[in-house]
Order: sequence, then C-alpha cells, then structure tokens
Amino acid sequence: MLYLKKYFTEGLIQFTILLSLIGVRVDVDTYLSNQLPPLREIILGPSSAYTQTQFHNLRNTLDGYGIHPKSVDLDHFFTTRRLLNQVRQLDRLSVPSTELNTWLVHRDSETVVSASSQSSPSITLDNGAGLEDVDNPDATPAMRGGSGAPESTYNLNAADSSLGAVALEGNQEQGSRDGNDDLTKEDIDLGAGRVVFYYSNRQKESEEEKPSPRRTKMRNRRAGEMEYNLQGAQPVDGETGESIPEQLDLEQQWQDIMAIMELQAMEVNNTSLQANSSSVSSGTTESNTAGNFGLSTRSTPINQDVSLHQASLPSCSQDFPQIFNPQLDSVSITSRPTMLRLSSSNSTNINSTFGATNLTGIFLPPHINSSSNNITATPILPDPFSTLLEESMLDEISLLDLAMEEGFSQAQASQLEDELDSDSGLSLDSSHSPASPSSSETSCSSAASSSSTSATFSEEGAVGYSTDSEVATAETEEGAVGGYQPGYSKLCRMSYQDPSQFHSLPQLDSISHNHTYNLPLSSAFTEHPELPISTGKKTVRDKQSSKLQPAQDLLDKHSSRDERRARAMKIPFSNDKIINLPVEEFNELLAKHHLSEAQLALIRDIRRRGKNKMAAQNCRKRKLDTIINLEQGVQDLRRDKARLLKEKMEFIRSIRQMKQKMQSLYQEVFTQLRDEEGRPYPPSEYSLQYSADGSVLIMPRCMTTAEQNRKPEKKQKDKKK
DNA sequence: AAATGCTGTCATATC
DNA sequence: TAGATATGACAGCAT
Repeated sequence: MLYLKKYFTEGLIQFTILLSLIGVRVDVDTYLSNQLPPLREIILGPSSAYTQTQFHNLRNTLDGYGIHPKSVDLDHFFTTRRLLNQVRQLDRLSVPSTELNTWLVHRDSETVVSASSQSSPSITLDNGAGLEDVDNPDATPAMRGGSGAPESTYNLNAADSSLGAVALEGNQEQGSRDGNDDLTKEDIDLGAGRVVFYYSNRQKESEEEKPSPRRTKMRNRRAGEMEYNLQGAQPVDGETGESIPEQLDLEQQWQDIMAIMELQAMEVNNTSLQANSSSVSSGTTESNTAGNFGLSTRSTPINQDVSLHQASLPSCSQDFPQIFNPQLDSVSITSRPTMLRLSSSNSTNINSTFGATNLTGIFLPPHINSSSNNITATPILPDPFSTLLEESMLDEISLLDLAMEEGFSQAQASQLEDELDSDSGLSLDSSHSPASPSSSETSCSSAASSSSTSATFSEEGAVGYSTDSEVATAETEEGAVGGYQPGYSKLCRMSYQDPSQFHSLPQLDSISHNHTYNLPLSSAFTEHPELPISTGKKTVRDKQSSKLQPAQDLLDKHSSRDERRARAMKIPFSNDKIINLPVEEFNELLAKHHLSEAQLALIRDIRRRGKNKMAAQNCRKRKLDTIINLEQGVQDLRRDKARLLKEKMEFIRSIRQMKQKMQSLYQEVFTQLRDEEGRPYPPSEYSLQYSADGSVLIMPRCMTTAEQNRKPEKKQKDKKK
C-alpha cells in the first residue's frame, strides 16, 4: 500500500509537471496536504527550498513514513523530491534543472497533452498559436490546432528556414521555405532537453553498459523525435540544423548547450515579463524555462492558465534586436526569436560567423518593407535584467557542467550519500576528526586519568617484567616512561607526524578515518601495561572481558600480537623502543642485552612490522590527501571552466552586437547604392562583398564563388517563396 | 548473512 | 648493501 501511495505520488507529481508544462495549473495541495505533508512543504514551503537539506531531519521525516534511510524506497522519495524541487526551481531563473522535465513532457505528451488540450483549449501549446493570432493574423486555424499537438510541435514545417544563417549553411539543400515559422516555445525547450539528453545519455552509456529501462525510454523518445523531424522533411535535427547524434564532439556540445542556454534564458525572459506584468501568479512566479510550468499554490486543483496565452507576447529581450536577422520575414516574428536565437547561437564559431563571406550570408539584405515589424513594438529590456539573466545562465551552466560531467542522477546520488553519511561511519562529527581527539586519544586520556585502573595495571605490568632483572634495569632506565607519570604518557601520542598537518586540510575534518598512529598505544603498552587501551576492536574485547578475569588475561587481550609475542619471548624492552629507536640506538640496545636468535628475530620482526604499520598509516593518509587535493583541483577547474564559459558568452554577445551593427551598415549602404541608371540594386542579385583590404564591393551574386554565393542565393530564393 | 570500512601485515619496489 | 620507506594486496575484525 505504501508502495502504491508513493508511486501514485510520484506519478501525480509527474503528471502535474506535464500538465503544468502544457499550461494547465494543477494544485497538488489538496492531495499533499492530507497525504504527504513533508512533500507539500517541499513543494510549497517557503523556507525549506532554499536552505540546505537537513538530512537528519529528513531522515526523521522519512522515519515517520516508515522508510528506512538505507531502504530503496529512499530512492523513490528522492526522485520525487528531485522532481518537486525542480518544479519549485522553475520560479527562478533556472535553466538546466528543467531539462529532464522537458524530456518527461516530451515522452508523455502524446497522451497527456492531447487529453489536456481537450479540457483546456487555451493551454500552453496554444501559446504559439495565440501569438500567431496577434502577430500573424494570417495564421490558419489548422496551424493553431496543429500547434497544440505534439506532432505539430515537432513538425517544424518550414521553420527550419528560420534557423538562421548557420543552420542554413548547413542545410543548403533544404527545400521550400516559407514564412510560416511556427516553431513554438515548446520546440525550443524540448530541443534543449534533447541536446542535453544526448550528451548525458551518451556519457552514461559509456559509463555503464547495462541498458536501463529509463535509457531505453530515452532512446525511444529520441527516435520519436527524429520521426518528428522527418515529418518536417528535415534530414537533420530540425531545431539545431545539425545531426546531433553524429557529431558530438565536446566543443560542439558546448556550443549547443550554450545556444540552448540562451534560448531558454530568453524564454525565461519572456515568461518572467509576463508573470510580472500580468500579475496573475499570486505570488508564485510562473515563469519557467521548459515551457510555462505553472504549479500554482491556489486551491483550485486544475486551473486554466489563461495568462500563458499571452506569455510570449512581449517576446523580446535585450538581445533580440541583436539577433534579428533581417533576411527573415516579419511574419510570426514573435515566435521567431527563439529560432533566430538558435541560429545565432549555433553560429558561435567566430571564424565562421564573423568572416567576410559569412557576413554576406548572415546579413543578406532584408526586405526593407518589413522593417516596420513587431520589433519596434516590442519593449526592450533594461540592461540589469539582462545582466541578471546572464548571471543566472552562468550559474546554470556550472550546474549543467556538473551534470554533464558526472551525470545528474549520479551527482545527486552522491550528494545525497554524502549528506546521509553525516551520521554514518564516515561521520562529520568533529570529535572524530584527526584534528580533534579521536576515539583512541580520548580513551587514552581517560584511561590515564583513571587512577585506580592505572594502578592496578601498573602493578600487574610490573609483575610481567619482574622475573628479569634486566627488565627491571631497563624499566628503571626508562624512568619517566615507566608509567608513573600521570601527566605525561607516550600512550597519548597520536602520531609521529606533525598533527598540524591535519589542520592544514580542513576537508579532513569530514573524514573520520583514524590514520593517526596508535601504534605507540599498543606497542608501548608493553611498557605501560597499566594503562588500558580501549580503541577499536579492543574496546569490544573490554566489554566482553569480565572484571574478574586475571590481570594477565586482560593484559594479553589488550596487547597486540607482537606485544604478546614479545612478552612470551621475554623481550626485555618495549615494542615502542624496538620500533622507534634509531637504528644505532636500536643496535646498541640489542648489543646491551644477551638475546637468543629467536628473540633477535622476533625483535627485528616487531621493528619491521611496527615501521610498516606506521608506513601503511602514512600511506593511507597520503592517499586521502591526494584524493582531497584532486577534488579541490576539480572544483577549481570547474570554476575556471564556468568563468571561461561566461567570457565566451560575453564574446558571443559582443560579436552579435557587432554583427547587428554590420547588418545595419550593410542595409544602409546597400539601399543607397544605385546603378548607372539610378536604379537600386536588387538584393536578390547583388550583394556586398568585403575584401581583405577593407574595401567593399558590390557584386552580382552569380559572380561570387560558389561556396560564398550559394548560401545567400538559396536564402534569397527561399525568401521569395 | 552480506556489505563495507578500518587496520595490520606481507611482499615488493624504491629511496 | 642495509635499512627505511612506500604501496598494493590481502586478511581479520567490527559495524
């Protein structure tokens, strides 16, 4: 029953996301308020979403529902929680977290969307049509209706022609192109998810061979998308103009992702504007990046979000004029910016987009009479918002970076594991950190302060060595280390290393591995048998041993094997000395005593093992340090990568601005040019060519080189159609 | 009972 | 060359 409830809950959430994506508000409050208060709080709670997850509390919460922290149910819970968090994050300028949602929607839209569209005729998918109503009165009802179906959503029709210069360059053989560009917001968003998915999916495929049902789903989904593209008579991906599965070098992926970022940021821009202006969101910003999610806090279970109809009406951003391609018609200009943006983003290759040749292609002379298009009527966002948008994009890029490099679910799982481990063996408890008293250290000090116990063991230990006069001599010589100094004990020495090393690595605080050297503890126990040792396994033995046991048994139980061997062989000095004395002093010590061959062999073994033990501890600590340093290095590199990406975005933006200026100049110059008879040059037959020396020539298009000329010519033909 | 982590030990390589 | 150190591998124990 619990399983059913959880599955139903997750299904409900996914369904909510689906409905939200298509513009139908679904309020899960009525369900969650009674069924799953914590989930409701996760969704609607004002405080928990932006605070660090307290997994202890979460665990308590989970316990309330009978989910053991290590139960597989936890995965379901976190999956649910992740989905809900993603929904929550939709009200801010967030991009990548919606990628997966996009896929979910895309996968299920065939069934859900159609059902929802019946009950809600003005849902999001109608958005594009609604925009066409405004911007393109000629849009046919069929188109509008088509835009409400996913097939039509993916049927780009001739929208590919609007993919921009680069896309066109990559698809010279594209056929008819008309001005009916009804590529909707959903198109772009879904495409975004698609590209990202390709990346992560491939990465995961390389990581694990075993196909999962989810991956199979993804593959099927992807196949379905390509079908949609084929419906649009597109041999390539209809949204990027690229054959994504075939060329995914990393650089191209980044360009694609950046393009997606810009696209989605633009969507955020639009929807945020709408949310701010329409003031229908009742406190919950309904802007999102994946196509107008609207998880309302209203009590109405399902609302028809009429505002979404207008969501993209002010479809512009600051960058919009920059990316406006004059070669495009003014028809359906509202739905175009995304495509234009895409095309512009695809042209992130500076060499290809800023070269003289491409300038003629990109800045193909526009139809002058279409200059009075909607751009003039669209408001331009102020810079601060754009800046904010870019910052958000940068953040999301960083997140996406992580997601791409590690896989989203994997990273999330590791994060959860880390947080769940906070009270596990690898505890964050500072008392377990090397920089603070460890368990052995604490027990050591407590033992040293336990006078009664100490006295008892001291006496017993003295008995152990009393049979050998040399032992007595040796113990006397040791003097201060004879175990009668309550204030000082070599037992309490944690390590032969400088403990400050631990302080230099704060990350070690989170590691409870005790790689300090308690060897002196055990080895010196021969020397200080009066002090109990209660570290690790010995503690258990302590518990198991009865207080009535003979002291010698206790001594043996507290001793290491070498200590017991040494005692059995009547080695006249401590293992501590055997191990830690410099080789010269060690040899002197051996020479001072008359030892049998067996004793000498044992002593050498004890020394070897003791040193190796310390070496092993050092080695393990170094290993940990190396891992920690590597992690830090990875973090630094990721930070650098994000910074470089931001710089790259700025460069692209700058290039875009320059391209716009160039376009304006091109238009200005070209429209003023007259032939010998005073007639203007037809843009379809002439173009301006830039020579290397900076001069500008007007040339017939047929005279330009085939490579340079074909593209604009094609475009021109397309435009004529 | 299996999984996992920690620790000690051995073998071996290197310094 | 001997001794010290480093490290992978393994086993035993505890959780």
